[in-house]
Amino acid sequence: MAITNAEIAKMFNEYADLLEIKGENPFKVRAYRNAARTVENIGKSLEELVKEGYDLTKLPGIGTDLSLYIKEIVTTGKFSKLEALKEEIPPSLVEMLSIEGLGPKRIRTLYEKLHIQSMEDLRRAAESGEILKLPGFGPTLVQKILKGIRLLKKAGHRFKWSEAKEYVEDLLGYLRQIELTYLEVAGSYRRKKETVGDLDILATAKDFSEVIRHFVKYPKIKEVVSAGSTRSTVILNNDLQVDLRSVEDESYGSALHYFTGSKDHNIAVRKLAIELGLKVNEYGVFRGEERIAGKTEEEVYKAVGLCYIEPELRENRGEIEACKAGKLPKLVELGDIRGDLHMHTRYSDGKNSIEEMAMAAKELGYDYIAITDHSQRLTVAKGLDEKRALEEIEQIRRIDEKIDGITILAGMEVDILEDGSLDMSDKVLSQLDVVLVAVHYKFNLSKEQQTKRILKAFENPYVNILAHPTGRMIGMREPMELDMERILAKAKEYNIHMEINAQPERLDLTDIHAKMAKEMGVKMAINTDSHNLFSLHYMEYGVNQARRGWCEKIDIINTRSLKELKKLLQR
DNA sequence: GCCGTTTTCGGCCCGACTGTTTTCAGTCG
Repeated sequence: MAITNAEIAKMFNEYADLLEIKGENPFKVRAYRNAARTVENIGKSLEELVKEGYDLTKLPGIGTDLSLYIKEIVTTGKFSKLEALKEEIPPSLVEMLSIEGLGPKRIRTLYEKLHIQSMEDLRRAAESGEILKLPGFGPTLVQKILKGIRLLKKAGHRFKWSEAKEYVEDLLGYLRQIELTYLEVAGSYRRKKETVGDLDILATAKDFSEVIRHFVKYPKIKEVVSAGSTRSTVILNNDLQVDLRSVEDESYGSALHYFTGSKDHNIAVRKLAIELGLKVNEYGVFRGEERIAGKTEEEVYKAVGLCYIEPELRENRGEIEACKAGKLPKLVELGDIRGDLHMHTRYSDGKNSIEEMAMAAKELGYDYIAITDHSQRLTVAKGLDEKRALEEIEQIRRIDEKIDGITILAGMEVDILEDGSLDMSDKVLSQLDVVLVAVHYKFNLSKEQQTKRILKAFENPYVNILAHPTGRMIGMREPMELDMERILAKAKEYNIHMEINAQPERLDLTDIHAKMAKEMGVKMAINTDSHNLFSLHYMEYGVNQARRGWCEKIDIINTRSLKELKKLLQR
């Protein structure tokens, strides 16, 4: 049974949680969390690496012990130290960490003094007043715990970046009603992460207490959690948490850097600072008492010997080393995109006509689009059989002739059948300008079978792009199990491109896989997979993901002129 | 538990806010 990196990371994180409740050395706890982070980000399957005999201690944060544990997990599927610790500390306590106000220390106290082991125990002890008798537990905290228990089922919800954007725009509009010097959303939103857990907003103003007073009166607030002199936290009606913070103007850059994160990136930057005898915090870069930088982010980076690093890269995935080596990518931008190579029309499950899609794309300033309706197996989507496919190709050619200012390419999104064969004859494929292939059913094949299925599809000489490669849907469907490295290697060999699907719940390839593709020399296409003309603007989300994956203009085929694109579509 | 041309031992990022205290621990980001 194959074990994924995500599963290994989860074990390390759970182990760290239990260690923390146990009261272990906090640095040991951190070591496990760092290792979990490395495991999540590595891209390559640890199982494969172990099989190849790769020296795991070469990975950051993995030393002799953790490399042995990884080997154990990969070969046995179990982490014996975790199993043992679960015997000692009830794993149900971990769940309580997600209650606001309860951390490892208090949970430990509750367990040791009152033998509380379950949510139900906790609720009973809170209601009976038993908890009140414990030192350090007052009435406010008890109320907070009770509320936390009620909210728990909603906890952990993350908002898609596209959703968060709508709330951000409304809230920023409201905040701008009063005079501000600076206003910017930091956090994972600024890093363009595919989902965001909360919003971190940074603002400066002459009178910040007035900003806080205004902020907590925002009409869409459900609850004001805290309101101090420099920061305030509220929960919106939709359960999105928003933190508003402020600093003096001369600290704006360091505060923006600090609140943008990621945490791992910040820690790495602080370590650099320490090596230089400096201290970095949200107020600036300090040598002793003296502030030597802080007004802008550029200043902060410069003070620690780095160049400016784009927010999308700040995940401690090598950006600091790349910067030192002068090898930071110049990230692709929305304005670089010259066409969209994946969209549907009424021929299959789209809502608009070929002509309507083309006109809308022309409005966006594109040079070309590809119409890529579904093939017949996807009956729910009115997939095309050979006859209708030929009919649509003819239509596309006719409309392309008629419309000036944009080229309409004839394409198709062809299903990859279970055995890896394609759901359309070569006769039709040979007439298309661009052929996308995709998996739409049987997502749960074994890793080996699924990988072979896709590699088999690559054998067909007409295939150009693998659409939404893993099939994942954020919060709804897990990615298929795939040997991405083998797929990318084959794609490179055959001149097949990977899609970065821009649908906000797909964003597939992920950032990590996009970076891996780039490193392996595989090119990508950022496509909206639009089913109506309004979703053509999803391109922004795809570009965000590509930027997080370190992609430059050159890595993305639909930044090319039509002529160059056509060359890249030759097998 | 990890890491290292200042170190194989002794470090490991840093500060705000809250609630419970009477000077601070715990939590959070």
